[in-house]
Amino acid sequence: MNKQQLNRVIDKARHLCKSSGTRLTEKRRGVLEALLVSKIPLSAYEITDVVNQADDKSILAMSVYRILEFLEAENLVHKLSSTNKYVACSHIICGHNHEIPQFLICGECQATKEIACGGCKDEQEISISKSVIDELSKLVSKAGYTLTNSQLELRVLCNDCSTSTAELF
Amino acid sequence: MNKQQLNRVIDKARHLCKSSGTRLTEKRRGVLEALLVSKIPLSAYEITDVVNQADDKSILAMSVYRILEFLEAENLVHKLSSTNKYVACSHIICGHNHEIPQFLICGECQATKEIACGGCKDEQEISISKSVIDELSKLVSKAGYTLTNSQLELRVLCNDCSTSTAELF
DNA sequence: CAGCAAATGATATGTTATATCATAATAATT
DNA sequence: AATTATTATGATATAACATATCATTTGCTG
Repeated sequence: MNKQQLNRVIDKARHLCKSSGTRLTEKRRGVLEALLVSKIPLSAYEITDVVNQADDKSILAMSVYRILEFLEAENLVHKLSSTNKYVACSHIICGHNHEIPQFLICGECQATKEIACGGCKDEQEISISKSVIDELSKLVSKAGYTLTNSQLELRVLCNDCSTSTAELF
Repeated sequence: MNKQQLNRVIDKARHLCKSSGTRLTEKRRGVLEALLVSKIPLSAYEITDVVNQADDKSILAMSVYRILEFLEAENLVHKLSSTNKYVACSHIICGHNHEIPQFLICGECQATKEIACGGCKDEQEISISKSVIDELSKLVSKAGYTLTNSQLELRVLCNDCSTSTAELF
């Protein structure tokens, strides 16, 4: 993500906060930016380090946790519960809703692709996402349960890692 | 699970260990038993407490971690990465394979139902499990990735909790 | 029973996360 | 603009989850 794209996303995030009666403070912007820039999910303490190096200012891990909580509530950040790491939402600009975010996490390089439901212009993403949820919902119902809020975190091999693995043969 | 069933499962576990050239020691049995008896997933430290109370002997949390690692390797226990808790495998007796275990975790009471792939006599379980994996695999492929080892942990409302919630209306 | 391998004890430390009270920054009200 | 209230962050402590390492004990094997 280049500087210009970054600024567009940050601006959008700022507006979303305003709309919900909150503020994207400098510290919050710093945490969000660290995640937007990172190619892989980061732990709260990793974010702390990144922000402290980047800004030449200091932030406490405690504050990072609070800020992550805030950003999650604003749907600007998601937590990956399988790894205890955090990612910036990939759909801040396109205005996805965030009912059931889904993640494809590369087991090799940790690169993580988010697929969210609804609202996005990327038709393929929508169709994948919707059918996954529909299918799972159906199957869970058949087992006699009600699917509530299932964020999916699927362990995959990404294209890059799949290619480099193949090269070994 | 009653005492008799418990003993059958423990015996089976002991044999499985023997088959793989390992031993189900007393400490290991204690940890497995704690999980088999518990209605909900337990953390390593919770297991430590349970074992220490039940056996009137002492076990260290460190040992519990080591034992959990062992029991996982033997497919007698699974870790829920979304909650950092552990459950006994539900399919020790029936000899399921354990390629992609899947869990339905009640968000209310934490009761957790395991659905594993293949080998089980419960036809409904098989069909749910297989179709879930097939569907997910297909969809992930369509997105250009390769599904590797995706243990699914789905947040659901179980029958009991669903009923008691309904009673509020 | 001697020697080896496997299991567990004991201790230290690393990592992830929450609780709480103090202070600073911002917004709202007069 | 000054006062007050609200929100955000600082600072510190502590809890919860997890791994590393070396010592000791237990059980197997010749």
